[in-house]
Amino acid sequence: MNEQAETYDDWIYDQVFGAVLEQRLIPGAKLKESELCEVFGVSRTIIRRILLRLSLDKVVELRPNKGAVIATPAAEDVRQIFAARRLLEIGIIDDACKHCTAADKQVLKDIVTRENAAIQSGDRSGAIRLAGEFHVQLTGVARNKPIQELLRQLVAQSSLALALYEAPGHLLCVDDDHINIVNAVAGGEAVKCRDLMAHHLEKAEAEMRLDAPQDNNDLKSVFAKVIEARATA
Amino acid sequence: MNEQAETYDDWIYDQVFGAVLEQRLIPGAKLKESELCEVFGVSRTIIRRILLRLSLDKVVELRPNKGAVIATPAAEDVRQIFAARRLLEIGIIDDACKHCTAADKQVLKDIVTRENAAIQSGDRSGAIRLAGEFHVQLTGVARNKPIQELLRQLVAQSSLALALYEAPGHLLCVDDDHINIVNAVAGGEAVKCRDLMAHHLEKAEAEMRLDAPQDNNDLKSVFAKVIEARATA
DNA sequence: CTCCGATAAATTGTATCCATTTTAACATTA
DNA sequence: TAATGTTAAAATGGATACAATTTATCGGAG
Repeated sequence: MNEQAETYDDWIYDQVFGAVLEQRLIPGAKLKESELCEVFGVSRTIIRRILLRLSLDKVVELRPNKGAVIATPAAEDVRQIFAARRLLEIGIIDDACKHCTAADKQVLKDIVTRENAAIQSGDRSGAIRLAGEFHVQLTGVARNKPIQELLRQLVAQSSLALALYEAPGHLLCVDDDHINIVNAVAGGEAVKCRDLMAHHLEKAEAEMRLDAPQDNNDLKSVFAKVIEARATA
Repeated sequence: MNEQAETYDDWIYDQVFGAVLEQRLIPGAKLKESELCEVFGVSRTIIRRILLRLSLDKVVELRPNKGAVIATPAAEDVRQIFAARRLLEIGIIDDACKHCTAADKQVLKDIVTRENAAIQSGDRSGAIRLAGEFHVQLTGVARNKPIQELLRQLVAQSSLALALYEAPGHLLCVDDDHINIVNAVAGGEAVKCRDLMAHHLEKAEAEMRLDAPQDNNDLKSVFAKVIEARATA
């Protein structure tokens, strides 16, 4: 995403955050402090600081006295995440069209190119990450840091949502949405661009099953229906 | 804002955050760790965690090795803050109209009542705080946590912006904007409400002087013009 | 007397230590 | 052998100790 030289602290943060984006860390995964200490060769002080930052991103959940796990957004959370994304990503398009430079266009096109390459080479992690990077970078064109920062978080949360609720049998397939959006933004076609984005986001949310309780680990909800049925019998 | 019983950790956070909202802590104010430790009777571990949270809210700035200060948003930051607020606060109005309950309406009306009381009793801190609380609470009616959380941060940043850039001689005066907005939301008049909100936010931003470099502490910009004049003479 | 540098105090950054809580292992018993 | 209570191991939460950096103080040179 923003891979310039920062402090080591930030670098570790990026590694964990990136692993979430690539779904190498999936919801429920335990983040044991001592293990992270070993992996990155720092003390728990540093790791705990990073876990706190990730928890404020709603990407990890800090359970008091029970350690940190990758967050498991509920279906309602996911609806709100996507509602927020629609609000932001459609809302910034006017400004994006206004501010889009040739350099911006090139960066976006490069991302789309790499994204399609990843899809065709079967690199699911790379494809997911680049798709997310596209949305964040596009939002950046509007030159509004608070909005871009929130979108950065929402994209990561979307990655978790996808891991939890993605409809089975969904395949990676190249479509032209992203490239069409780039061209519309660079061409200043705000109306068309908003329309493209709206449909694109709707499509993404529609690929998920937010009705069925996907809580695999919550025994209560897993067995709620049978218990209910037995009680009424 | 959300003053229910939480952990002591969160309570301290709320105290500092609240002091910013009330402009009892103004931009540039130093937050010495040891002092905060004494005030709240905890170790630096706790205080540093809180300072990190506040820095992610962009309410304090963490200067490496040089301590924490209340943030000083630049003029461009303030423009982005208000652009973001327009996007969010106008954007959520449809949903707010849809979800607004009688209880919501009552809470909002109470805030406005208290706000006007504060204004008339000359309680500037209280008035600023309640004005902010109004916007956050109104956003909450739309039932979108990520959006509300960002607005919470933006409102605090606006408080800092106001402290820095408010046009001199500006007085607290009761106006009907907030109560009109409540009525429009509760009445489901989305179009009217968006209009009211748009004007309200424009008015707020217009009360600030974002052109003049208000950087009192940045000697370079304070003396930039005279130096320039001398150089060309 | 002012300016400059050296030294001391204070402040921040990180690692480590201890207390508390949770989790796992084990043994006892019905 | 399954269940349960006990004990040991491990992990988290918080405070403290130590190192590195900054800031303040003081003394001398010009």
